[in-house]
Amino acid sequence: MRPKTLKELASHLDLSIATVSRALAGHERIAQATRDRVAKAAREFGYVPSMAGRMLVSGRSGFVGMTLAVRGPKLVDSFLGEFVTGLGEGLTERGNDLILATVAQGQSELDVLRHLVDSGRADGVVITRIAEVDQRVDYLIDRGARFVAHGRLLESERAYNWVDTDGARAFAEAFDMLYQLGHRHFGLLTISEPMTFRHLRQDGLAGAISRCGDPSLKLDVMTTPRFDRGACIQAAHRLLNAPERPTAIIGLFDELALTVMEEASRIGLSIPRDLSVIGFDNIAAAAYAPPGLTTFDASIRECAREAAAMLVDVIENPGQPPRTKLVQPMLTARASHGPAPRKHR
Amino acid sequence: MRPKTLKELASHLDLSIATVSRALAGHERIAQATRDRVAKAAREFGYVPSMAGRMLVSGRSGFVGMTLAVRGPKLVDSFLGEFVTGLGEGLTERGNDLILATVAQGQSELDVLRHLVDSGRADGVVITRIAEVDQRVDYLIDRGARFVAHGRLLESERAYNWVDTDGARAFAEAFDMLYQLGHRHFGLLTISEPMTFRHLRQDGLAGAISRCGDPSLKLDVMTTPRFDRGACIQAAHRLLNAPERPTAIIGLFDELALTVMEEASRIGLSIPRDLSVIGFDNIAAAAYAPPGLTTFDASIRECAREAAAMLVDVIENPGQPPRTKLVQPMLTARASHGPAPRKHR
DNA sequence: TCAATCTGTGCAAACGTTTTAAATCTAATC
DNA sequence: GATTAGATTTAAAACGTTTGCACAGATTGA
Repeated sequence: MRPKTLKELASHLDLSIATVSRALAGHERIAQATRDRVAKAAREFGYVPSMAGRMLVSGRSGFVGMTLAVRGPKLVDSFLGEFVTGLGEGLTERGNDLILATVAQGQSELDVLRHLVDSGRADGVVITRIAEVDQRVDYLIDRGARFVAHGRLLESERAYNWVDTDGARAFAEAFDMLYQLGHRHFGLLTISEPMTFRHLRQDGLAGAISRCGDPSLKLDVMTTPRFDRGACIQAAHRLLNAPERPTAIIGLFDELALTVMEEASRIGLSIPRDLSVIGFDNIAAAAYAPPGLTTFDASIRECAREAAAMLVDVIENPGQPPRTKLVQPMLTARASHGPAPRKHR
Repeated sequence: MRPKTLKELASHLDLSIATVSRALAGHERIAQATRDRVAKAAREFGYVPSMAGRMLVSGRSGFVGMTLAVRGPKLVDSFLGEFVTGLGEGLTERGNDLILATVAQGQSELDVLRHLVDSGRADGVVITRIAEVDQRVDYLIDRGARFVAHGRLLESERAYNWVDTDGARAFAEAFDMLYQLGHRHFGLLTISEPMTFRHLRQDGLAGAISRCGDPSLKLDVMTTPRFDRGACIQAAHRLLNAPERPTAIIGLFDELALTVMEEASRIGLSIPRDLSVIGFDNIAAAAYAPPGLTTFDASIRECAREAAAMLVDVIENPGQPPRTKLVQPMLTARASHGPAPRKHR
């Protein structure tokens, strides 16, 4: 019979539970010989400490939680996969694991978060897709829960831990690159949902334009509901059919940029000869859609890894001032951008 | 002060712990009035039972586990996201949650599975990407662990629970469709790794061909290492540059089919005029790559939902005969297939 | 009036671990 | 040979929950 509990292991070794526990923990005060003997037996019998017992006394579960809101019939990118992979990488290095708690239809995400934390299943949580004003943040702060946000609030007097991608910088970089290529008339296809990253990226672009100071610069901004494919196409269409068409269009993220590319080729424009297009995220389809979308890699996995590291730090060292981290996206140049068309130079 | 534990809640209500516990569980023997009073207080104070305490006494954690092996620098599709979403959907309906345990570099997946189960963190596990011969299955059976496999072994005298996509049927269907369109010379781009789905799909195709009985039928099979992009391209190239070229090529999965499409257009073939291509999986890029890849939707999310339901069933009703479930993939017709070129008819 | 039944509640054990405080053993010192 | 200091080990409590069993009070039947 294989000892499955500490008690069984102890009686098999003719030691007390306490000694075995301490020996396994590598406690100094236990004789080296005993430690070795215990370690050997534990290995031999494949003893694995019960999570429940340990959890009960330590008050920690070793888990980090994240909610999973089921959306849409089918995921269009690998964001979720990349994110959990990154979290997993960051967590496992520090001996933690990840809980994915699905928010059922008609259930509130806040409730799920609360249960996760209050039941002790998770020592902390990661929240993603932060909106401009996000009740989850206030809620978690009020609750005194340990958490890290992937993304930022638009503005908040309260401090919290966050990791984010530097979209403002990326969009400024996109502008600089396109400006160098002779572009002067820009288009931005953005969304109407109140997500913070929308502001940050647009501000990054606008800031770069105004810093540049060239009076001939022009920026057309078109807005569309995020999940309405028809509206997206229409918005792209309008951007492309303006009396004076931009020579370079930036999509708030790749899906929008890809829509622009599709619409552009539908009306007979050649990319990048007639139009430059740049996206953000570097989803898989960006490489497949001709002629290959130039975009910024959002480094989702790295963000998640950072978030995991930060959260474990928050859990283990509470009471520190909030931590923040800006991850730099990387330009992934493909073939959808090029010099501005001649007549526009 | 908010009662956080049963004891506190009980003393606040002037009841015993036992009564409160039973009242919350909706036990018959507790007076209705008491039950209501307790429920109200619990709701009011936001009491959430501690997972650890419950787990310790019930022996169940309410978690289902899955390992996450970090592979490649970047995910190319949404498989992982779809799969965990499906699992989440299936689990949350039955009051369970998901643990994602990352397999760290140099760590064995078996070890992670063992810890997951033996520590009591997970009541059961789901394993994916089953190889022809997969040590995880034997291991879990020997261990007496409750598990469900997404995918099958090539052959096994031992029974276990599995959910799988019916790739054989899909490939047979692809053949039938292409045969109707006049195609007689087929190509299959497949992988060299010993994964069971490779056999099942290829057998499905070969079976349909032999059932058809047309002696003019021909099938070229080309094999390539799965993760070697260069080799994939080369294999596609060879398939396309054979002395007599197939008029229809089926990719074992979309990435391979997309590679075929890229290579085909590189050497000046027009799809579907000169060549029909069909894939499997329906990854996002399949819709973006011109002219749009005809493929089978692998219904990953549905598989995962089934797997979750099955696993919970296995956990709650042990000792039943093993369950199996074949999910039907759905043809997603786009523009990459069409009538066979004239000269071949 | 007393026993028997029923209804509602409480006591206490059990789950497996960690940890505080105390006990035992060993060796060394006087 | 007694005392002490140091080195190991152990007993017992605590964590929060569920649940078998027992108990008190009320109701019923004889």
